[in-house]
Amino acid sequence: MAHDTKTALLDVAEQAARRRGFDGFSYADLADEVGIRKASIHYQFPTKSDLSLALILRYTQSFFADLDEINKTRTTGAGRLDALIDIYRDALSGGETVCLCVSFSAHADPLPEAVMTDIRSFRQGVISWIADALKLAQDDGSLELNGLSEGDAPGVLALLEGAQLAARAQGDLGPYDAAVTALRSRFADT
Amino acid sequence: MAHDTKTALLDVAEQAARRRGFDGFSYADLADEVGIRKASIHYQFPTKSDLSLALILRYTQSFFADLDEINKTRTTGAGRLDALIDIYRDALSGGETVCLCVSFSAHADPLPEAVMTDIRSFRQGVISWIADALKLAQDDGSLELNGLSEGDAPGVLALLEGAQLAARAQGDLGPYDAAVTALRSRFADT
DNA sequence: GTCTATACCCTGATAGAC
DNA sequence: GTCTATCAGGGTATAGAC
Repeated sequence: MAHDTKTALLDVAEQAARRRGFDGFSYADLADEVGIRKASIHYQFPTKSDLSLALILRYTQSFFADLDEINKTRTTGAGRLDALIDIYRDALSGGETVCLCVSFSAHADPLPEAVMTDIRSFRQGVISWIADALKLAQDDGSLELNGLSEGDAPGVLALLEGAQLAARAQGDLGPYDAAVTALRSRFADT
Repeated sequence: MAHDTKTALLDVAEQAARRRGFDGFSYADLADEVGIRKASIHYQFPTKSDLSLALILRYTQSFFADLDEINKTRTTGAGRLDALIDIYRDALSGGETVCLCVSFSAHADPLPEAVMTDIRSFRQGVISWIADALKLAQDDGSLELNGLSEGDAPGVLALLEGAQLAARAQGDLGPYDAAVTALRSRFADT
């Protein structure tokens, strides 16, 4: 079953990349975990460069599907931001991984240029989504006075990704919660 | 001249680690750049693990020396924070590197536990320094009303490190400046 | 301190049988 | 699609001459 193998490979590769970085795992590692021979991986992903592209593509689609889901279930700006904070928190796996965007951004050099192009548009999409949520929050009054405005969207994303780094260094969720607590305290209604 | 060789090795190793990650460069790379044979590097740093420890040690000393220098030359809380934002900005090398703490935090897994212990105390020290600056800013009125308080120190560090990730992904300083502009605009006096 | 030479393992990748 | 077998290259590290 080719499709299942491919999915399984993407699953373990994504976990490995988020834990140890993209050049922190090998085809041999994937082979061990998935239970096939490493030569067989080249059938699904001829080069590791192909694998990196498949990873960021799937990650982008999945992530923005999650954002769409938030927009359907949360109606206030603060509520949407609160859900986003939870997504970045869940991506930590208790402090053992960061999200794929953080992993790829930190060590961009070994990655194909096409991957970095995808990363940049991923980032722009997230910032736009945050900006929309901030604007909504301004209108619906779900942010405390002296609240944030649309222009703060890049800062919000930086806060979430930086909070991931702190938690990853510590190995637990404490530093993440400490870094985002000030932001969360501004939510009048979630 | 052993000392000069050692310093040169630390210099190029630090740059490489900040650009490509700690397992993104080899002794062969260092040998090429410094102009000695790779076997000679093992005289200075028997294992790569030793090298990682030397890197974080030197980085910590140098960084906190810089913070001390800021405390001598900048008298307001906002002025000190502004100088810190500049330090993290300079560490980007125009978007081609991140600071060593970000690099090591993002992919903590392959690093010796001793290095991660150092990283954690490094982080705690920076957060304490930021908390002091925030407290001073409260007292000297150099932060706009509805300003930040001591408890926001972890969030400030997360913002600066996350802003580095954004700039690194983009390859230029634009995203860094965009992420910190809201913080900087709160400074009444720098 | 730095060199040459080398050991040994792991890496991504390919060829060809089944 | 997955296998066995194999390759060339690069990784950390060591031994011993100078």
